[in-house]
Amino acid sequence: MRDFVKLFKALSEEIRIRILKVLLERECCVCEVMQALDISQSRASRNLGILEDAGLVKSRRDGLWIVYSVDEEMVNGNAGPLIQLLRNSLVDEQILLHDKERLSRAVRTGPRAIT
Amino acid sequence: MRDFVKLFKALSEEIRIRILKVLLERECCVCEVMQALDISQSRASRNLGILEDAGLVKSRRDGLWIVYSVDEEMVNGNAGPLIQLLRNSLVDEQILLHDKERLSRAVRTGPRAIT
DNA sequence: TACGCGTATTCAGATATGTGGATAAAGAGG
DNA sequence: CCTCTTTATCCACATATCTGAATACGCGTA
Repeated sequence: MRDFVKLFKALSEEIRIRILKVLLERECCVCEVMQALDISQSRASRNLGILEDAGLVKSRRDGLWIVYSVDEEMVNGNAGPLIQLLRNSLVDEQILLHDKERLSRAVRTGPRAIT
Repeated sequence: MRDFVKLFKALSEEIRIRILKVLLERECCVCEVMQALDISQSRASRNLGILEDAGLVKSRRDGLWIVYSVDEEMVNGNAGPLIQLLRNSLVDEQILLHDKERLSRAVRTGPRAIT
């Protein structure tokens, strides 16, 4: 029950749906999420953490970066139907297309280089 | 997008998951939800309204009562997978069993008769 | 070990959301 | 039309959540 609430709460903010949709395109480090959504480092990190805590996303270190990706192993759990739902939805949402476009130009360099 | 957020937000409170699970058992008027979950009239009505606004639930008048039920027609929409997920989950959750038990004794009489 | 880099967390303030109690609204039934 | 019942809404207050800016942290790397 607690997990359920946490799961739905994680998806109940637009910014996190945007992040998840970006991660469904490809795995990203925090600074790439910043660039794709054009948000602050603090905001990106915090909301990625919420998605991870809810079990929708996992992270691993890759050199200097921490890379986040949709936890496909969770497809068998409660998060499965939700991820499927998101994967098949909102294909023509303007903001998401914009995010995707910026994602294509995002580079794996830290926030210092960006700001 | 807005609808998505609204949908997830509707399910991001335990009280509303409990209400939805009760409605999956059978349709209820507000005062029956009050009895099943042992909550105030104000709280029951307000949260039922949130579920309805999110498109998970519909209502109709039946005599003195307003009867709420899971909107099965929504099964074809975004809410479909979510309703399915809830239907198949949390079967052994203690609170939900308790709710169900009280629901079985709930009667369609108003809040005046209860309090 | 010390430095540099990306990321996480803390902080204070703003906004949103939930609640019970009281009251308003809607409508059935006489 | 009047009354009574159920349900919706308003109110004030409490709590939760989000945010940017600053700072702490962890970890490669020299």
